Amino acid sequence: MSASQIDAVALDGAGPLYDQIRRAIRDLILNGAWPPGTVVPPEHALMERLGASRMTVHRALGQLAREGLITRRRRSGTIVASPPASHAMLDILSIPEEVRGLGHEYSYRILARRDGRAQRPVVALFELGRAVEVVHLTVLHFADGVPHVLEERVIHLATVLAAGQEQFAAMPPGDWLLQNSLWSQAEHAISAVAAEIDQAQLLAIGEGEPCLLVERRTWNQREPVTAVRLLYPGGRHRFIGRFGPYGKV
Amino acid sequence: MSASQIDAVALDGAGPLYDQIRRAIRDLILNGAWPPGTVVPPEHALMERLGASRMTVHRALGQLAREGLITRRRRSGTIVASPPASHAMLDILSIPEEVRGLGHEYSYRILARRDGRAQRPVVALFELGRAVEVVHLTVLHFADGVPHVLEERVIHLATVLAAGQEQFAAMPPGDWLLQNSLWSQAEHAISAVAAEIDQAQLLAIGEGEPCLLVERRTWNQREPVTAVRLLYPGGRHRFIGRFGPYGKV
DNA sequence: CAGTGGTCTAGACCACATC
DNA sequence: ATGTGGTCTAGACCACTGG
Repeated sequence: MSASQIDAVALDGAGPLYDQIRRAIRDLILNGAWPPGTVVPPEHALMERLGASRMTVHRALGQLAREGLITRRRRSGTIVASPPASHAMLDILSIPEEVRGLGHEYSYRILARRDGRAQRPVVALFELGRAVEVVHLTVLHFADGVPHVLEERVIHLATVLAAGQEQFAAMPPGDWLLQNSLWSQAEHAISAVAAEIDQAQLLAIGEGEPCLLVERRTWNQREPVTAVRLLYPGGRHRFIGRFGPYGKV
Repeated sequence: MSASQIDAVALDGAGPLYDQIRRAIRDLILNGAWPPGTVVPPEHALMERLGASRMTVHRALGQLAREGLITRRRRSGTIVASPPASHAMLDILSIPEEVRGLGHEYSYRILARRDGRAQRPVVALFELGRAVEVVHLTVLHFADGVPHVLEERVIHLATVLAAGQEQFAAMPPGDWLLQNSLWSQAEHAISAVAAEIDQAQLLAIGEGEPCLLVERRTWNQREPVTAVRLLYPGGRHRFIGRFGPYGKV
């Protein structure tokens, strides 16, 4: 906790005080100004800085903790949390974890890589804007040596500059992005499609067999980060989620 | 608000006071003791009844409001909310609404109904227990007269007694259940399958065409309520959800 | 106008984990 | 032992809205 860190907390005067505090700190985290592990000022320091009572500061921090942006422990204080690796319903964010969680050995192979301006089909597919600089990857993931899922990914270079130099030799691009980029929003779509001939060959299934197609696009503060299409051979895969009528359970 | 209603709020002495209050009221709602529309006692009444400060009562009620179980308005007070008709990701709870939302005219037809003890395949399929009394329905839903989704549903009679007398003439069973049963938990699974010959005929697609299979099972307080398999012709359907790394946005 | 919830304060006590 | 967060109280003022 440096002086500059607590000075960075600035209110905007809009809405309830506790919510101004919450948003101020949330923005510092999402902007990357307070990366994971950063020590958040203790409640009494924020009280002084902001002229708020402790209950009000506590309410703001408690909400951020419930949202998972920070973790709080007595005595040791509050730190910015690492974004959770997986989430709820469909967040197969890490394919290696998914495969190992199923009890299989994981491996992957980069089938193709093309850097440069996005081609027309990619632009349409991912709605990332016309002719922006991207890294375009095709990756095949294996479970016990058997094709598990076919990944086609576009990484927006302006947002994730380091991707241009990365070879993705140590880990597949999805995992690398988790460690080397920030995201604040994602959109998923799931559909069922028939495997096209080239996809079927790669996945070692028959042409036309049903596959689950998971498309995910992520942004950080309006800036596109990456878009990915994951093609899972049908039948072998299910996505499961549990809910209550009023929300997650 | 009758006296019996406020007397029904009982704490269990476990954990923080605000959480005891929250759980006490939540349970009354989920049990059906306080059905949707019930007037929840105002904060000052709960203060007196429970011997808690207003801030503590307010914290409990505020949390229930954020969870969507109650709605609160100044002056007019707090009432038990109606369970939301749709939810987050995959909750196509109402197929009529889904179809109309897409701009099509909705219709449906009950293809088959079989009441009585669950047959073996149904028992295995829905894991509802062996040889329990159920209503077993097959329903085809149409959008503009075109087959939209094929529904196979089992309703657990012990939990939803009225289903035995219901003809589902006014609305399909999913919508009827929303109005005539309570549920506290649901589980979804999504997968891609090839249409079998009889399914393909009903849906007016080719045999083997990819379909999105959505399976949902719901319970109320551990008791099974219903289980359903929805088969959507592939390609034509996508399920979309938006998230942030720390939760829904 | 009066009753309701929404917010905020000042202060207190406690639980917990590290020092 | 001390600093941190977790809870709770008593009281206050305000905003909204139905009678």
